[in-house]
Amino acid sequence: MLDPRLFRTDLENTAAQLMRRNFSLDTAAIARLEEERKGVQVTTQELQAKRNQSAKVIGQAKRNGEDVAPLLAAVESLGDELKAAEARLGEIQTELNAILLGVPNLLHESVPDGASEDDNVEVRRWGTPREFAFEPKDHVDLGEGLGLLDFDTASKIAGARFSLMTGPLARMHRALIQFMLDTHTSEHGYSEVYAPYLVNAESLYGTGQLPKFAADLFRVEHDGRDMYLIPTAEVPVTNIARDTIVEADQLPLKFTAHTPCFRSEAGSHGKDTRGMIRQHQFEKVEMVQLVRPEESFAALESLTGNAETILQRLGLPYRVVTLCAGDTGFSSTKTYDIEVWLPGQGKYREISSCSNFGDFQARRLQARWRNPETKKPELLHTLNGSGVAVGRALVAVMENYQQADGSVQVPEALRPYMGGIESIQAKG
RNA sequence: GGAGGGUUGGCUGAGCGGUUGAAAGCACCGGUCUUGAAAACCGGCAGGGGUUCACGCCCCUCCAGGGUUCGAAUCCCUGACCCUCCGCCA
Repeated sequence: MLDPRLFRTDLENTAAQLMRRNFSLDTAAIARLEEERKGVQVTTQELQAKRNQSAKVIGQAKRNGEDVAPLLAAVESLGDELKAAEARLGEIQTELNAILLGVPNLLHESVPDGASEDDNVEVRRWGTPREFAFEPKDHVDLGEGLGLLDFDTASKIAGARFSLMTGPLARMHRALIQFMLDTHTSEHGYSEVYAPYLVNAESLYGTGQLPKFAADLFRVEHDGRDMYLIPTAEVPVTNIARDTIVEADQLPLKFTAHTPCFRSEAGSHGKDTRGMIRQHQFEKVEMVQLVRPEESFAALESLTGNAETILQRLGLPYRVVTLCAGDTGFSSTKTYDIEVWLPGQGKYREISSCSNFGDFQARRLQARWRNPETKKPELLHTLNGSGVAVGRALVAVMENYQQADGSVQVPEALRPYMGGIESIQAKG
């Protein structure tokens, strides 16, 4: 959520900045509501002050044993007037708040202009895509050829957009998770978190998935209340800081968590219908940082670097792109996507997304820190990034490490997690 | 699932329906003292909002939402969460 003060003091400039995202702010409506809010709020507060005064006087009189009947008569109509004013003020505030909740974050000045992913700007590349002496297969052919990946059975069990892995392939999937968690905790200074996979609506408002993106979520009813399967670990982990004030010496807070992620939107676009690139359920290792405001852009660089380390250790070629204005997520001020090379598709595909949210999430979350200079609680800055998407990492390993006979070599970094085996061979 | 108890400021914890936005303690900040530190003593210290050039003044907030009342942290209703005991359970 943006600072509501922007609506009061810097409306036109805010609207202009939002146009970079192609988001048009109804400044006329907001100005009108703000104007009315001001008047009604002043009236309301005057009535409240009057009520407090009268109550005090009456209390005093009563204690002195005086007759309070005339005093009571004098305030008779006050209650109704006040109630009406409070009700109207509430309506206006609800309306303004609804608008505010739908407004995306302001972009950092370094974010390039552009409308779609075609306008994203490449920042750097790492590694060189391998030359194949044979026609490289994609992960579906490889996995099914090995007899370890089975989409038909998955769809029997659950439906489209789910996958079933068995044997050493399932183990490699698990190995990737362990490898990533170990790297982030022992080398990058993150503390490991195990968090709920079902969350309440408040948490989703906090990180910005609600109210705007309800359709992307799996909703579960429990005891007559709605709960949601997390679409990313960002939700439970960032919400650790909701409604808290962190002492300055505790910062930065760096968390990493492995969780499954559930997304109902996957599949509705007809994209990536083949394979496990886009699934309703997938695993992710996530990094979350809560930092002092002045440090958040430096933190974005290091967090992105932490994700890159994973790909480097796995020997997977990738590139980093800065998302353009039109492609940057709702809550983000700036996002880097890391795209891994997939020989089966002959292109780079997103495997991690690292964002700085500034104070946008923190304001919704009321996640604050005590600034020693001002002695006041101030909003934190929040960041997160995938470190990295596990299913896609598995796809990348399979495709990049495939052999002519359809087997898959195990990257060095994963061997300790796989009982030392060097390759995954066809079953039987 | 059953029966009780609870939710107050950064933390602990008082709080008769009427100067209680809230005692006290801790923590924190400043000062006195000290060569320095500790201790002791003195003082300060919730958050959000409105208005003001500013000093200030005012409003809201004691889990949330309703209600009673001239007046609610305090009474009533509903809900959430936490704790204890019993039952069940991986």
